[in-house]
Amino acid sequence: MTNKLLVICGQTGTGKTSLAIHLAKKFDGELVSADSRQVYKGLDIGTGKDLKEIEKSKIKIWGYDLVDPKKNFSVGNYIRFAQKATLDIQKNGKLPILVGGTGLFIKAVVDGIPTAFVPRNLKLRNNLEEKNVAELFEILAQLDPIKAGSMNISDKLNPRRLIRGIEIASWKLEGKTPRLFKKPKYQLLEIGLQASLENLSKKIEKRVDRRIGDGVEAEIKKLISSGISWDSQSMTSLGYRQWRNYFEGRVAKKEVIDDWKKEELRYAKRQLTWFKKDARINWFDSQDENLYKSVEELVKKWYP
RNA sequence: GCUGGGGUGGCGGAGUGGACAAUCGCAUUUCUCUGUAAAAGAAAUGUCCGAAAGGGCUACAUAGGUUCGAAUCCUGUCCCCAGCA
Repeated sequence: MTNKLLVICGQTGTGKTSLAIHLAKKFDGELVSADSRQVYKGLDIGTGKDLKEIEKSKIKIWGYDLVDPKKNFSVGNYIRFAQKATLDIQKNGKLPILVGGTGLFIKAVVDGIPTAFVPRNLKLRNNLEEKNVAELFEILAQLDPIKAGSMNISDKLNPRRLIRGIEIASWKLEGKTPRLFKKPKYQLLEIGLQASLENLSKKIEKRVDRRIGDGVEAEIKKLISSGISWDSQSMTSLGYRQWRNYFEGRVAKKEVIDDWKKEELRYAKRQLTWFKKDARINWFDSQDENLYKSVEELVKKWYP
């Protein structure tokens, strides 16, 4: 049984899934989606699930439709899912291909997150909700001075991070025995896809238009009428939250679309900021004519 | 034409004699990241020198004026909006 894991990451709209499918065929692999939004059932068009392409290819993809869109989903949930999925694939003698644009999810699988087993504490979070960042920091500094001291300026002012920090610190103080953290042991090959800003913005524009043509509006209408709140985590997704003002009669559809395209491009930039820090990634230009061939060669050397 | 209100940075919009290169929001850029990550957060953003601290220069329609000092007061000009004709 192999312990190899092929990772395909990079910016949105660079054709990661298509490349992954291609490689899956060549190397007898299965895909594991590393996408924080495609885990939701019913969020199909807007999150860009490539259902048709996948069906046609007969390649199996794991990681779509894991939860109800009313539920929250976290990296912790993802780790559990992804570890099992990759293991199952490997046991079947196939190559797992982790493909997606959610940097934290990929990191979680590839490097692990030691504190990921600490569950969220809703009561605590509710109590802390009203506090300002200075107060939150003070609390954290009392509970775990080392953690507090190690935070950078940005994170010290980030309520979400501070609250999570407090959550972990108080969990430890409760004297529960932490699960032993085992760093994942994969033999990795990471492929990154990127595109020029100009190219990316064209692609994003086209893709958003296509999704609108495919009926995102109806998809969202259905989700809302089935009782999913605009405030739920799933609906904070790009291409979903933008519609709220439209459905509630505050803006025109054109504004929604423009906003969506703009946000999508900004997201792509943020993704690059994240992925560029991982030195293991072998970068390719998504426009490169010989992209598939070059990637194939690289994979072949690593997975003969 | 008359009367009243107004013209501020890429945009919206504060400021109404000194603490103003100008609150704030948006936008843009760069960045942070160990259970919300398509999330959340930070910094920079007139211009020039500087790594920074800091300093120079030019700016609040436009031209003058008053004043030690003007985005702020006065006058002319141009433009916009509302009411009346």
